[in-house]
Amino acid sequence: MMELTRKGDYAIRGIVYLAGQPLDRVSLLSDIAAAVDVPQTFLAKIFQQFSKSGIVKSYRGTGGGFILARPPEQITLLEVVEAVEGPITPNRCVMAPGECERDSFCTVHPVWDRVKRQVRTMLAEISLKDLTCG
Amino acid sequence: MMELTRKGDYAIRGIVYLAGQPLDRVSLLSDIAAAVDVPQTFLAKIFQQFSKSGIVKSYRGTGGGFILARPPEQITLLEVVEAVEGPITPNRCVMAPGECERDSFCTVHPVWDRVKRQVRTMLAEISLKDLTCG
DNA sequence: TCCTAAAAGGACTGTGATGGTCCCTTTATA
DNA sequence: TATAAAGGGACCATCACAGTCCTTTTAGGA
Repeated sequence: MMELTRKGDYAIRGIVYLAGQPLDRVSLLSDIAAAVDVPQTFLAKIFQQFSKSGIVKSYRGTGGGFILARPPEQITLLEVVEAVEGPITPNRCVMAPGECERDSFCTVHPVWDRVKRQVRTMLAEISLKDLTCG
Repeated sequence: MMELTRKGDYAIRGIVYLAGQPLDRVSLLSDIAAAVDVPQTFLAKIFQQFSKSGIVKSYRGTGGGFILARPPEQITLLEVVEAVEGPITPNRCVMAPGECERDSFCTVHPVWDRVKRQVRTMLAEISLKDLTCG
């Protein structure tokens, strides 16, 4: 259980690469894809999600490409993961109150809630700066 | 990400129900399935896995059924979840050393390792006794 | 203004995991 | 020996995942 999908894996690779570039340098998708060894068309979808989430800024046309929307120390691993994988929810119960009819008498509920918060906290403590070698 | 499958959910329901029964009482699969509202044929598979993992003991034939293999305070939620879902591995990297070719230079690696250990610890701290109302 | 470079976005597809069902076998009891 | 139960194998439908492909939009440059 709890496995990151390939998409999430690719997403992290791509964004970490971008964070490792000079911050004012606009990177081509094709360059990123080649550098981190991910199919370009697939990575395109991922970066579209980043763009919508406000993690990267994109520029179209000649000389276009991607750039981090904020400095690396202000982007957390949690943000990156949730941008492409959706919210972290160990169990459907945890999602929204009332979503689970067993809600009121489900003793396992609070356990998943703790797990969820702990994991989110751990991921939120890591920034892209921590993940680049420089 | 990190979502428990339906199988894991059912597994927990079933085993918690069993832990809530008198400990010397052999429960029929059909009773358990009805009580926790899970298709009996599916729950059968789950309890077979429990049986192999040594979480429950099974008896065949007339008067047969299932019973916890150990007292509820000695069975952890971690055991139950891993019995049916397999090991908790947030990222393929974390599995075995060398499994990931990016291993040596993957800065994200240690993060997933921490997440994995934290989650396992939290689940290992909860026993079936904690999950039954009595 | 046209051509070209790039991202945006929609539609489509193969594959594998999930969530089951069905049926036969084995084991035990009465 | 009939019956009650779990064990186990085979099968199947659906859906998410992991991509591909093609068209559209946006922007620069000649």
